[in-house]
Amino acid sequence: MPDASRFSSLLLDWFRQAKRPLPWRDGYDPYQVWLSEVMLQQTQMDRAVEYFNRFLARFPDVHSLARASEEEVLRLWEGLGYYGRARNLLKAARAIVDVHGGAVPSSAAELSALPGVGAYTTGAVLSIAYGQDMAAVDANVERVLARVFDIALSPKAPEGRRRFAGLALSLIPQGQARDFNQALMELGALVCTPRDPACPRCPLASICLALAKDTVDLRPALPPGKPVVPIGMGTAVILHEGLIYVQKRLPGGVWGGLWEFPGGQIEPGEEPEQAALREVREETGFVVRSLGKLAVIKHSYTRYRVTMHAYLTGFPEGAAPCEPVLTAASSFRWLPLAKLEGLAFPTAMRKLAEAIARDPRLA
DNA sequence: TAAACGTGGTG
DNA sequence: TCACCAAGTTT
Repeated sequence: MPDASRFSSLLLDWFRQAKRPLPWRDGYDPYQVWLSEVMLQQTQMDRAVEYFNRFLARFPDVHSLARASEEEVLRLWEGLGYYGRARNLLKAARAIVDVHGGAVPSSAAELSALPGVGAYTTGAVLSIAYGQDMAAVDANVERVLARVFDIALSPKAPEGRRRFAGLALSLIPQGQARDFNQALMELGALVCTPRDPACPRCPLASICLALAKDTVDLRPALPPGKPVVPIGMGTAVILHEGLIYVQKRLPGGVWGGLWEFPGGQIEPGEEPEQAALREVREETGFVVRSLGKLAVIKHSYTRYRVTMHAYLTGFPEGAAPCEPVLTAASSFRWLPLAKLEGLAFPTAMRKLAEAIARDPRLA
């Protein structure tokens, strides 16, 4: 069994020369550390840094964030995905200001009570921002530990979770969790990667059990993948007197709180165009007719592969839109093309908005 | 507890 | 091309 002090000294020596210069790494301001950790959830470093810088420029501290509207936060978050993170971030910022006097909590109980802050983020903020000796076990840490200690247990199973958390905590050198936790994640991201790990230049190669036993590719144990589901969707861009109809999705579920053009899944035996018109009727009560195809947009999210067929639609000659009866949205707007820029859209809808802008029928 | 929740990069 | 994957949390 690799020795804990050997493990940490090899790792920390490596980290001193390999650590990337990240914006929140000068000063480790708790607000910045918290923000970065939420953005990094299931997100790659380069992307998170880009959004972090834009976010921090607009919301330099927790007070400015707490005062923001959800609309604006979602617009800044657009493209980053998992929008529940953005909605929870705003709720948490308001709780930090209203309940904690503007200071990011420094206790596990208070921190993990904030929306969007789970076990990992609690440990990450306490160790990285406040220097407390807490473990922060993410997928990088699981992978590094599974290999160095050649652990066959799945990190996703309850028993595995306990094992990895206990091991991670036991390895922290007194008072050095800030660097140690970051070093472990950095190693997982840069060297001990999921595929083709760079074992020859790994600082832990000399003590890595999986490397010695040639089980590196078997660690960590992965759960079986789930089947990919293809989905066809019909979507309608409703045009009336130069204005375009958009609606705001309900708070929960996919793309909660983001704006969209009405539409939905194509039923068996149905043409995409019929689906678009039917969905408009179901979601708004509007009876519209098609003015022709606008775009076909492919995108994927989680395990779904969506092909979205978008149509330009309008009201029959002489008919005017009534007040919509919303069944899939919390609000709606009629906007000129130029105003779509300011709304938070899911990526597929943003692509459609861009396709509209290029369409000669609207230009 | 397992499923839902986004998106872009990668080999 | 396409399955896999990323500094997870919530319900």
